[in-house]
Amino acid sequence: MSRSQVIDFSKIKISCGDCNIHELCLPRGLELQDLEQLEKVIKRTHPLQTGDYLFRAGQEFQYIYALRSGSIKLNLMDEQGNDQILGFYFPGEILGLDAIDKKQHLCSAVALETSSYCAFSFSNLSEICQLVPGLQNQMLRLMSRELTHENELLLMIGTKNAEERMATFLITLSSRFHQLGYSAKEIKLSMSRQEIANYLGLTIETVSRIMSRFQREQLISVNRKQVNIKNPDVLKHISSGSNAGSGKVQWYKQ
Amino acid sequence: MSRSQVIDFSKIKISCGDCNIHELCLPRGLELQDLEQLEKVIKRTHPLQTGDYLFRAGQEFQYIYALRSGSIKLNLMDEQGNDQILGFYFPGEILGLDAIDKKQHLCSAVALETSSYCAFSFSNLSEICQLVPGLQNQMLRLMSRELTHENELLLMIGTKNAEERMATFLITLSSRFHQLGYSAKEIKLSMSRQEIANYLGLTIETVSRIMSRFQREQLISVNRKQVNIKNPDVLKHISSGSNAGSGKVQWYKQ
DNA sequence: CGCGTCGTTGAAGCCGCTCAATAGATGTGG
DNA sequence: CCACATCTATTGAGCGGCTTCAACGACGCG
Repeated sequence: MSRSQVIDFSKIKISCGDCNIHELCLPRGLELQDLEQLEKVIKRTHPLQTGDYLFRAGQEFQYIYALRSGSIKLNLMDEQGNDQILGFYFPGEILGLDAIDKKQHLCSAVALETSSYCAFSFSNLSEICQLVPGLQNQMLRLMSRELTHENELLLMIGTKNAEERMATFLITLSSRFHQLGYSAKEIKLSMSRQEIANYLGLTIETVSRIMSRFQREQLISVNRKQVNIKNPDVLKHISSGSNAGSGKVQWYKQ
Repeated sequence: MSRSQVIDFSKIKISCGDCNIHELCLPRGLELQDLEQLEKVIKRTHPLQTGDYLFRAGQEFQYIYALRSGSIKLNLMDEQGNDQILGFYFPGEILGLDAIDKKQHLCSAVALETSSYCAFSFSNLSEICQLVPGLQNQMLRLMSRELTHENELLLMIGTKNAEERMATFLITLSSRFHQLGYSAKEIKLSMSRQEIANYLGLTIETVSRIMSRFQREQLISVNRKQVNIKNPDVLKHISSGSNAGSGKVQWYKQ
């Protein structure tokens, strides 16, 4: 029992029941005795610092990760070095599910700020799923939700213009923050303009210009990474594409 | 035992073991006795005709579908009627997995030609997963693969230009056909130009122009929906983006 | 044959990218 | 504490790839 400044994370008692994001996370809906099963396979870890990798593309797949605090970006790179950010992750969300098939991570996950997480051994998890129907269903639901998110991202990038994407991004972020118990109006971005641009399939200049325009039009106020949503209704209107009668792309309506 | 011309599909004995796409499909890797479990929950059906819906957005989620023959497009529509094709599906591939979370289909699946399929009751399937570890793992793998496909699509649309997308589309199609035992060189497209364009985030005119250009450059020969790959190597080269030294977008390389 | 659908091709315009310069923030060392 | 370097973000000017608009051709079907 030393008073060492270094916390020994392997000694910390892990309990999903006490976790404040319990209702958002993997154990959602599990019974108490099932929870204990789950807690047995959690690996203790140090928190990540900004820029640290949760996992890298190419690494062997071993764990599924539940984010407890902070934020993480997931990105995919091809042989030419083209890099695409696939999503930003916040507390309660699960990372690593796409590696199940190839037993190897194809994406990389990088901390955007100091972030803590739980790691679940996948092989153990999949054994427990065999015993706990609720957990199996939760796993399937989580993967299904992941699919839904990507579907919506594809729909956005395929059909919306730059202004609509930017508005959608802000509104979605606001709503996710709200669900986590933070303010829906005052948002602290943990990602850079470059990362926003990449995620939305735009350039950093376009993102910057549109944010400036939104500010001129009193929809938001921006100060570096601090964004205040001043007119969510108009933003939602823009994000839905309803305001464009002119240059709007009329993609393939049947 | 009538000689009725109408086949009664409910009487047909279903056996995954005899199915010719058995090794590509849901039962892949299952033991014989486990297969029997699986076969019990297959719903018998009539084949779909071109334009028929396998399922529609909004419908209650009840079945997971395995395509046996033909091809199907999956698309997602937003409130404004913007429509995005998320993927084209061929024999052995599974549809409907993204509906698990919301217990409701968010996408629609439409037959591009006469297509037959198997329908598995999801609630029964998920019970069997509890008993058959191999099936549970196969389900997870399938969803993971689906995620991987969407990731790659996002990477393509986010980083590649029109020519590269078109080349990637043709090469990918060729490879999938080859895996199914068809010719990798002579491809019969079941989707329209409009559907290709939508899928790739382009317009029909751009798709048409690029296919004409590819034909002029002797990379393919096109006759309506019949496409012959004449120079796969150069196509692969284009699809990887290696040929562009000029106007190539240099997205956010770190 | 007339009609509708689908696909091709041309010309022109626009949205978002590229290039470039500047400002602001952060960090470092003397 | 300030000069300097570095990195991120902003803003402007110009260009280009893809879209838009339009006309035409090819094919299938009644």
